Amino acid sequence: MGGPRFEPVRAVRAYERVVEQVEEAIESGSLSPGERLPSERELMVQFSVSRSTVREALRVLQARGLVRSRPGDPHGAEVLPFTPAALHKSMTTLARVAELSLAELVQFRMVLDSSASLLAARLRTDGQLAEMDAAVGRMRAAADHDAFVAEDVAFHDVVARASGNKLIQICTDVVRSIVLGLISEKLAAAPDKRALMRQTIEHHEEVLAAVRAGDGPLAARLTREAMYDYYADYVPAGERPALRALLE
Amino acid sequence: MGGPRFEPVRAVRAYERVVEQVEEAIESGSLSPGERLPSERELMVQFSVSRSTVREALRVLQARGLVRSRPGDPHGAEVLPFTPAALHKSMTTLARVAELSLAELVQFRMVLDSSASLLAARLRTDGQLAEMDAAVGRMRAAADHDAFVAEDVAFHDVVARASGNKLIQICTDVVRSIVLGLISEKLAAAPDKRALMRQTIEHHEEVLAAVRAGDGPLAARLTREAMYDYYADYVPAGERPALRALLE
DNA sequence: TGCAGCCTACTGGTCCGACCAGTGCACTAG
DNA sequence: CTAGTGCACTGGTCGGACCAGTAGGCTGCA
Repeated sequence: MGGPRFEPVRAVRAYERVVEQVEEAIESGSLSPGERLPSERELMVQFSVSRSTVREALRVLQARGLVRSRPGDPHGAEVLPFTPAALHKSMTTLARVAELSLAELVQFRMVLDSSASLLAARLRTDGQLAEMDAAVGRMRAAADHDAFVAEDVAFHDVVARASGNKLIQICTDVVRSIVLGLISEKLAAAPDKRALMRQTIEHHEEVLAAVRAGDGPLAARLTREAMYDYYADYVPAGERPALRALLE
Repeated sequence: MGGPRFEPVRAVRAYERVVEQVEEAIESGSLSPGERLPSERELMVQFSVSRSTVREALRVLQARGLVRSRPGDPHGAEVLPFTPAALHKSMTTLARVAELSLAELVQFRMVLDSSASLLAARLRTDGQLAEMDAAVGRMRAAADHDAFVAEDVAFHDVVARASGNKLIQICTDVVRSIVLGLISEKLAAAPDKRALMRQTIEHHEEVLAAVRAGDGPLAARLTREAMYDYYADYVPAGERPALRALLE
């Protein structure tokens, strides 16, 4: 405990310093979404580096979802409004490289979505309640299965929004799309879609009623159960107990 | 429904195709962690592109946490074992750009960590239980506050691991470090650290007892309460009700 | 005067060739 | 057999060049 703790002097590469500066400008708000970066040739003057270096920095910024460049655009790279695209990308990579199982993903959804329902039951506005109602209505009227799924997603999205927690909203969105991507082909081949759709609507109506009544714990429990019923068939039998552990 | 749906022909850039191929090789497992990519000069031959293009592709892959290159390394870029570093980076960016509040982050932790406790109570092994016990023991023996926090983290990490869900484990880890980063300076200036530490140890012992007894719901509730007690002071008073909404 | 169409200046994407500091390995000298 | 040295090669950076594409100003026609 004690002496001067020296930081290791990491050899910081030129393009990294460019990335840091631009990133800082964006995150601090001095560069807002929609605004433009100077052109690459202008940037290489401002940073006193070569164009290769500028371009490598821009590639990194682009990979992080902060910036987009179009060929021929005379205004330079565009600062993007925040999107969870980068988060989505790294979580998708995660799912493949870390070998996340469908069970783990579904379990994660059960946790997040049920918490969203819990919070939504307490914090939702009347407008959001109407939106949920409308989504369920559109689910009932959906012409085909794709439209049905789209409205299903819309419902969950309103609930997540009503939770008042942007992180929950973003993560449910990201994980949901990964899960749907994993089982979309199996889902398309499901034997009796009408029955599944009818049951799903019923579940959503129950959740909606609980949210309307302000009963958070009930809404959370119903959400977990609905999700289990919907996805359990696609999860290997050996991993289902882990899911049921969330059902009490 | 309807006629042939043509995909828009996006002008795919050369470096993107390089990224895709390498990414595919890594995610499919034909390129394992620890293995090396060919040198940049070799890659430009294999892909029939210039070195600039190869380098831009490598920058993207590096930003995604899939590879790392060191100057002078005669073996080429190294394929990295999975780390949540990329996820961490994009979530940190998220926290700044999407203006996530401390309240939202803490709320997210309350949700995830309490679910981890819930699952751990049912799924933990005896070895993991012993690890938790050891961590609490080391918390009690911690010489200074830094060591204390480190053991606190270790405890939560074992619990997350015991949940059996890698995604929960990774996300708790990422969000925890973001939260700690946000309040570390305030925490260091806390008036009475000994009292806080004593209370924290007490909370952890209660959670541990519930996990040991296999009482998931209790462990989950205690985890939420402990986290609220620990962080509420740093959250603006106006946002605390949203946190208390999780306490029933 | 108003608008359609062309022109130009500039953009990003890609390529090439060059230099440098650093690394690991093989070879050499002791 | 080991310690030390050189070399071949690496990634990082630079500069210059060409191309296809875009936007906006300009021209010329109606």
